[in-house]
Amino acid sequence: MTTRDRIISAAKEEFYSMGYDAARMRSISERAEINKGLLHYYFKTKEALMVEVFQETFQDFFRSIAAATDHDQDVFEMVASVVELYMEHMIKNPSLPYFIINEMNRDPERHFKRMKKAAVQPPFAPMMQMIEKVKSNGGIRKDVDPEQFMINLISMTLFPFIAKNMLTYMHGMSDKDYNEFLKNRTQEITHTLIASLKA
Amino acid sequence: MTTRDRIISAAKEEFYSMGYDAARMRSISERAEINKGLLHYYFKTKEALMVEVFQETFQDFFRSIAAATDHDQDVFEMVASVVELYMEHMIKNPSLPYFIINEMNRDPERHFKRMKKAAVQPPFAPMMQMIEKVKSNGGIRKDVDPEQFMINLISMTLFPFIAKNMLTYMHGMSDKDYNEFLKNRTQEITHTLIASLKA
DNA sequence: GTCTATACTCTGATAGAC
DNA sequence: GTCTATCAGAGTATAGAC
Repeated sequence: MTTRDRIISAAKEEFYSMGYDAARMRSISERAEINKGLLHYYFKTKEALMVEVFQETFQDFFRSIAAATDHDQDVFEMVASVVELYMEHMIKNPSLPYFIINEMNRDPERHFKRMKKAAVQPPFAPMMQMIEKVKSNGGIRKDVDPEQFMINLISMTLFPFIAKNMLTYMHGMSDKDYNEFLKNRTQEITHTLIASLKA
Repeated sequence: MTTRDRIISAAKEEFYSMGYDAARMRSISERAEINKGLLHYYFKTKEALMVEVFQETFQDFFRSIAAATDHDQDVFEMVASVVELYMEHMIKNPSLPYFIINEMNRDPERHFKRMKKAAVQPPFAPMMQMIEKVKSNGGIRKDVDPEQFMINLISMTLFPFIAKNMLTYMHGMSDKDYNEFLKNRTQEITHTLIASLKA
């Protein structure tokens, strides 16, 4: 593992858990077990380091999600596999949604430009195209809006991770309760989405 | 309007739009049209000011939402009025969900304690009790989980406001598109939730 | 209560030796 | 490439006059 790799890895830990503003270059250098001087040698500014971390994170996310729609399946199976893969990825990386949304809110312009340049595209198109196709076939409700549907999907999937603290407080959940809740979540979301397609 | 009121009001603007870490005491004092010294005379620390702002915000939110469940209606009507009131409140205060979640993530312990002390309770109970009741009456699916249902509701309602920047990028929306999307959102969420209760 | 001036601390970034 | 030492700026908080 090169020094640069160790820095990126340390920066991910720090940025994911603290957010950009609360993250400290000092803390990142300690995590990477180097000194601040060397950190600035590799990345001239904190912002430059974040840009790198953000881009890597986002690309990994999109890549790992893409597999959900790359094989033959009907619309209901596709919904199930997209939700399942999203949930799996989030359970493995629970701080991801909050991190991404935070960054997008902090500096939308910068990240938009970078992502466009790298042609980073969200893997939503296959799901939405499938909805359109089946709609015209009469397989689902005639007035389904693919965009609203897609946003329902990601809302229900990501929100419990973004708002973990709020949810556990409001519903008086223990950590065990929360994990149990997550375990049932895939099934719940899939069911809700499919019901909304049918009637 | 007293000086204290002007400070609170200015602090809300600043904290809502910037978040705690990026908010500046200097900027708050300018918004309130006083100087920094006086600001610290009223609120000894930035943290103390935030505690006050957070508590007021949360209580206003809960109070304004409570009206959705305080009159006679069947379960489907109740779902519709809860979603409608939530959406109205969010459209009026679009930065609210992001602000609350940010704070909850920044310092859960502190806010939990404060809210418990003030007996701030989320207005979820009536909705969830209604679900339980109708479930035993056979009016809806037997295996609906009220907690999952409630979280579906707030996920779909709050997420578009938390993730506005992400959504507009991913779906290539203009501001006009986004507003159009929001206008249809109440109907969409209500439909989805009711479909999930029935089948 | 309100203001001006200032102390103190933290942090990102740089300079320069090895 | 890696380290030590240091700067410059920003930001919260305080002291003290009015």
